[in-house]
Amino acid sequence: MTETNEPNNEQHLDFIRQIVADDIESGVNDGRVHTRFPPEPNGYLHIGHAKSICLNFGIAAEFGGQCNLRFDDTNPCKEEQEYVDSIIEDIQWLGGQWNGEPLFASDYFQQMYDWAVELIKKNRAFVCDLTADQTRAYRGTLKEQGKKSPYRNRGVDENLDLFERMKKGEFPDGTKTLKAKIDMASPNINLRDPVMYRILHATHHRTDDDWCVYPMYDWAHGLEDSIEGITHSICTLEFENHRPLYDWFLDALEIHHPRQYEFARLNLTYTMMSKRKLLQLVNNRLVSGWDDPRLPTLSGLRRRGFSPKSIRDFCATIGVNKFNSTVDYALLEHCLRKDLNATSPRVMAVLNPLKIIITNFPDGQADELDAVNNPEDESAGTRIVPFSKMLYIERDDFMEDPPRKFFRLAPGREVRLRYAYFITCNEVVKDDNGEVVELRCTYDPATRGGDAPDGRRVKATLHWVSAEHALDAEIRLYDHLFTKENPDDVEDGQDFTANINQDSLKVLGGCKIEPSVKNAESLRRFQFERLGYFCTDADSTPEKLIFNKTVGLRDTWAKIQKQQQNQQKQKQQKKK
RNA sequence: UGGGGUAUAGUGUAACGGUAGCACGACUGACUCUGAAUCAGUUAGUUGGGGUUCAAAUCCCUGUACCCCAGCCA
Repeated sequence: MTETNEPNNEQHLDFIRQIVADDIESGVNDGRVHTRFPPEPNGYLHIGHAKSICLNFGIAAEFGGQCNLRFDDTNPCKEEQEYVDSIIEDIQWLGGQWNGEPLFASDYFQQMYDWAVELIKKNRAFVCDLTADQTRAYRGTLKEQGKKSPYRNRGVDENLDLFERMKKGEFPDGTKTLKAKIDMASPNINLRDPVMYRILHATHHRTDDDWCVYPMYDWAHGLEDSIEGITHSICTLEFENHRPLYDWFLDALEIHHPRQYEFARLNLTYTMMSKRKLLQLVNNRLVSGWDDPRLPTLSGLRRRGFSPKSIRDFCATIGVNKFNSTVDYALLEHCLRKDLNATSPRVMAVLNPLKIIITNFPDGQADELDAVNNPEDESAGTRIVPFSKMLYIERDDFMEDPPRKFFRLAPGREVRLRYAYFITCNEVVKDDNGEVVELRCTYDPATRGGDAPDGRRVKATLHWVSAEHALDAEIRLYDHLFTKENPDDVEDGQDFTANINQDSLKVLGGCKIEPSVKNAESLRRFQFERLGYFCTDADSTPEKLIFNKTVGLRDTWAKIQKQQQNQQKQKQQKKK
């Protein structure tokens, strides 16, 4: 978890790491560091969780401590085993190494119950018969204090009896709760006699029907941390208001008292991180599933072709703070490209094939050329790519009437085919519609390998494949799932789905790829030269190759094209 | 006058009373068998107003803006 950002004395520590470092120095917890990552298994992990994972596992690794993986499974209505499994898989993929086995809050239900009984005996908790609506009314508002429940002064014995019968399932859902007896006049609403247990006749994914009462987050979470000997309990900003309650319970029980610290959750442009909304996208089939490559879920990013290292690097780069911010998606892409550039084998693939005939190349013959696998990594070696009379190049790499600054192929122009030969376009063949269907070119045999012995130069190098040898493939191109930087920026009456980008997925058939990728396993990453980074999709097979575009290469020509288009528009507007 | 938080280039972050720096983005240029990568450069900032100090992003006072809280969710 630390490989991308080894902390050292020179390096800046974020405010949480600073606290940890200070605690170690002053001997708090005997210098012990123990964090935890506590997901609720009610959805898939996303890149926002990655920030928390990198923080919690990272701190443990950097300071010689431990980090627990603990499922906060206190609400049986929303939680499922499928989510537990996916969360474990995603953390492992990211590189998080937890202490021992995965832990479950549900394993502590008995201990929590016993502690609740203890609070009742201390007259600091009571069974309340108010309904949910009544409880809300009694709670007061942000500006007005609440009223005490009429059940607040029940005797200890009666409370003990009722609580036990709640547990046994004698009362219907919603008829009774166990509440902490704190302060109905507190300006912090969380302290106005908060509910500790609710009655839920629900089947839990691990404890089955053992329990009819389930602990609330505020009651449960500190206890879980305490039981596990957590030292630093790190959570997101919205729990700041809950910290006094976290502390109140642990103080009341006089048990090990971890300290809670809050940091700002991650926001990313063009992305939506709410679990509820992600669930909505999945359930309403607006995406193909939790692992849709357009989603910010870890499973989606994995399928898209992201490397774990790039995500870790991203998390280290964005830092940790207490104020809300929205990170530019371009920064994520930068971290992605940085890693993929260093590690991805290069390969040639043509997305929109345009046929070329090398008129002076002998019929029925093939040449074999050496190509470098990764110029950033000499140890990656070389491979052979076949060349023959009929080739495909990218349609975008030819223009019959090229504008200024276009230095790819055009009639009469000479370019290089990467690792192969210089070719010159002599003839443009069109169909009845005037569409270019074929180019007839000549090659210079003296330029084999890509260099001209006479020292002459070309302005462009194109990728290509041999028609006879190329593999067919389906290629899926992705764009942002949302058209707006902030998907929640909508007109009145609309929700975020109004901002879904209808062009976020384009499926290209009939793409052509060099034969070396034939047996590429699932999720294998490549750079398609001059195009971008791609990986084999989970559904790809040697019989039907499918690639996902992870991210494009930076594209200066595309920028120039845009500028030229804008200039033309401006000229036209001036004429009008 | 409910409470709790937070404000540094377009974006994300450093500077812990002593030269406001880094990264991303954008823009130049060099190099190039990927219009990639790499390299060099340009651009642009302390929420407003007072105060303390030789010196303030940092300390004090006072405005402003934004975020969170009224689930028997987490």
